[in-house]
Amino acid sequence: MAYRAHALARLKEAGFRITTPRQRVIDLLAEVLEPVSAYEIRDHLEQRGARIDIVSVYRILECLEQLGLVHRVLSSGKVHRCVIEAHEPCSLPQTDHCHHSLVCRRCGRIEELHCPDIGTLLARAAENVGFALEHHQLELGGTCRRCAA
Amino acid sequence: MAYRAHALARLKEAGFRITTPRQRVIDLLAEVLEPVSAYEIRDHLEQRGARIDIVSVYRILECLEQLGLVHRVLSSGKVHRCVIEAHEPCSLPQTDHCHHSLVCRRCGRIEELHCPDIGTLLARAAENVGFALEHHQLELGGTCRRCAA
DNA sequence: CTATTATTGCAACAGAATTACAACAGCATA
DNA sequence: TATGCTGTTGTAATTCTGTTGCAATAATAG
Repeated sequence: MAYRAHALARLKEAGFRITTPRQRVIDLLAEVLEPVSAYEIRDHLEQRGARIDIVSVYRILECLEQLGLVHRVLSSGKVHRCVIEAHEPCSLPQTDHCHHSLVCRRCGRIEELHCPDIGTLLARAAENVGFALEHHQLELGGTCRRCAA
Repeated sequence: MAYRAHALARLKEAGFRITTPRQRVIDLLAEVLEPVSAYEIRDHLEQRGARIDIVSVYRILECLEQLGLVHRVLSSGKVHRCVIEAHEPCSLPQTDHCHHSLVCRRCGRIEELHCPDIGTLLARAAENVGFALEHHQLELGGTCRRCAA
């Protein structure tokens, strides 16, 4: 769990204060690892007895995002929910930050597509235009095997 | 504009009724071609003197989505807006349905990445798991050339 | 330990999307 | 062409997400 230390250091060097709510959000993100919405973060924390206002969650996430400690993940299907993913230090494998969702437009089911080649292809394409790629999200729409039958 | 006829036929064969609001939405989508939100659809139609309730727009879009006549596009950056894209008959070029956005996490700017290889790579990967790919959306996060300097 | 000020929490608000229900209109039938 | 069934629409109200203004609080420097 180097994430906590990394995040706190980033905060400090950027002139932000190390507050209790911020530490709680950081710890939760580092523990959960999967994308969570602002409201899910608040609920998780309150279940543990740590009250936090939803407004603070939004502001903390915004701050963490600016510092590159967190990034927004597009929620598949239901579009109007904002989800977040912890952004580990660059030493960690890149694949952790990538999501490839297969969304069937008929039954609505979502599966994950495993395709490591995509990462390298995208990294190269992005590099060509001077873009330093850190993560990517991919949503594939179509018809799944079951519904096609 | 084969889309209108195609859409109406799909509706009919699925047992849906051909109503005035549905035709208006279909015509608008076929004309605009780019992703539009439910509220934008309503506003566009009302500007032309055709009053339609926002609730109906949502229901019509849901219906069209089920039939594969429309699909949702993830809005980059601001996540809580729902956008739609017309789904042309399969004869049209696949590239129309694909979006590759480069989102800089520092300055927030969004550019389009042109990379035709991705489509074929994805189609093959999806095919391997029995998924018939119809469209895809890709969001690339990282640091753009300007902010990296 | 104290003072400064960033940060939090509260309250109110704005916008997106959904639900319940009565009125309406498409379509099959006569 | 008229008529009745029922799928659809529109209205109103509600839920959920996200934002803004402001007073109270707490983190950090000195």
